[in-house]
Amino acid sequence: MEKVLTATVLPRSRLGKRSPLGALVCNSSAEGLVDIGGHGDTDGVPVISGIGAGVHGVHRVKLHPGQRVYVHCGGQERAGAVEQHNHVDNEVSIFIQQLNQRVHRKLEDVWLSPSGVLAHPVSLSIDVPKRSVESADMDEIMAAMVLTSLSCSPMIQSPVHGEPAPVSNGTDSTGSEMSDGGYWSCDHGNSSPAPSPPDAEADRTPPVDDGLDMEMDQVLFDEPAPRKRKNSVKVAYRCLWPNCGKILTTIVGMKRHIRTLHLGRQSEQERCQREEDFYYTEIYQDAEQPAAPAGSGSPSSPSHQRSSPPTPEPLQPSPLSQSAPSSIWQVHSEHSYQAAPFRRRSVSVGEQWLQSHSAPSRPPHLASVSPPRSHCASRRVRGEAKKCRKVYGIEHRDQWCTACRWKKACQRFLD
DNA sequence: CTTGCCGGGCG
DNA sequence: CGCCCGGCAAG
Repeated sequence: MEKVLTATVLPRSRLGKRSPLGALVCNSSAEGLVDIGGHGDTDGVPVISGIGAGVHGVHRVKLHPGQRVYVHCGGQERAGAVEQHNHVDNEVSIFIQQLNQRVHRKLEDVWLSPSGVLAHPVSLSIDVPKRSVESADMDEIMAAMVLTSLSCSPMIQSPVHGEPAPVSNGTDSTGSEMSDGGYWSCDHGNSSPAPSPPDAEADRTPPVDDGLDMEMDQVLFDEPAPRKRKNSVKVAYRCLWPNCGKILTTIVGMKRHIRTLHLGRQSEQERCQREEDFYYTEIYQDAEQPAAPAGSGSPSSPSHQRSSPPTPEPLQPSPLSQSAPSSIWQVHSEHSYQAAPFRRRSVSVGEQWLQSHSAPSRPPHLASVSPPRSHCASRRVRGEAKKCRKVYGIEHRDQWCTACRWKKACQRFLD
């Protein structure tokens, strides 16, 4: 197997371990799913959040498009959904589902809760269970919050923060809370919302949907498939060192791999501890995927990775060696070692060593006829004495005794 | 987490 | 057989 080395081209800046994607998603969705804080209002009119808004008659409030309200229509009280609230003349356009028609009412004639004395039609009782509107609204808010947090990456759990910027591109303030339209789904799809939100929604809803769909699929179709990743997915770690791409199953192994193979020769003061962290990434393998089926000679399927490096520019295309096992791996979090493995390292030093060690690439070799021998109890007791590794440090590996270098029982510092 | 080293692969 | 390293287990 040929090892192509591109050791001279080395990336510079180190980025964080995780992709900023989540943060972006969160940012874009944090605004407007539900208007708890009353932000987004353009002229100081308080926004109804549903909390404590159960009184009849609505004054000096702002109604969300999609918000459920009650009006008298045809001699009866009807539940409807706000389509527009023009609070300049305080008129509210309301779509009444029952009548399939739209009505306009003065704000004063709009109720946030049913008056209660009238017998509700069946459909209404379905829509509005026997709870106070407050609690219903609270539930909705909670639901919205859940949605919000769902659409956010796990990274940030920040509360919906106020957004000083004027909302809604240009149109009147009515459009400002449009993003609610998606959420107040209890009311049919009402008239198309203002221009901006659909875009925003298109941006932020897919992740949510995907998540839900996935869960649904799992619930509905998967065999007793455990939902926990732990059960269905194997975790492994992939070395991000240029031309390495080694995949190991344990952090320990990976760290050591990086330390001994890649960081080992760096001058000691310059190498900061824990730097290994930046050179591997966590990946998952579907348990369903048969790992390297025996007999299939081809190490074909290139590791299947989902996320791309956070850095936009095309980082050196150096094909990470395909020493990866022939199973499907998915990168979970991304480090960008590309950033800077060699911040202060003089590039020329130790490169041959790097070369000679990169891309070990072992064939799968599955023969493994031998059963996993029960670990013979004769494992040597851990010695108390300091061993070469401790004494000389990784930096001076060349001073270790051979056994230590070979990871065998130390011969120099016997117990 | 770090460390020591067994088991096993490779040339 | 020399060399190397993944993974395990102890600490």
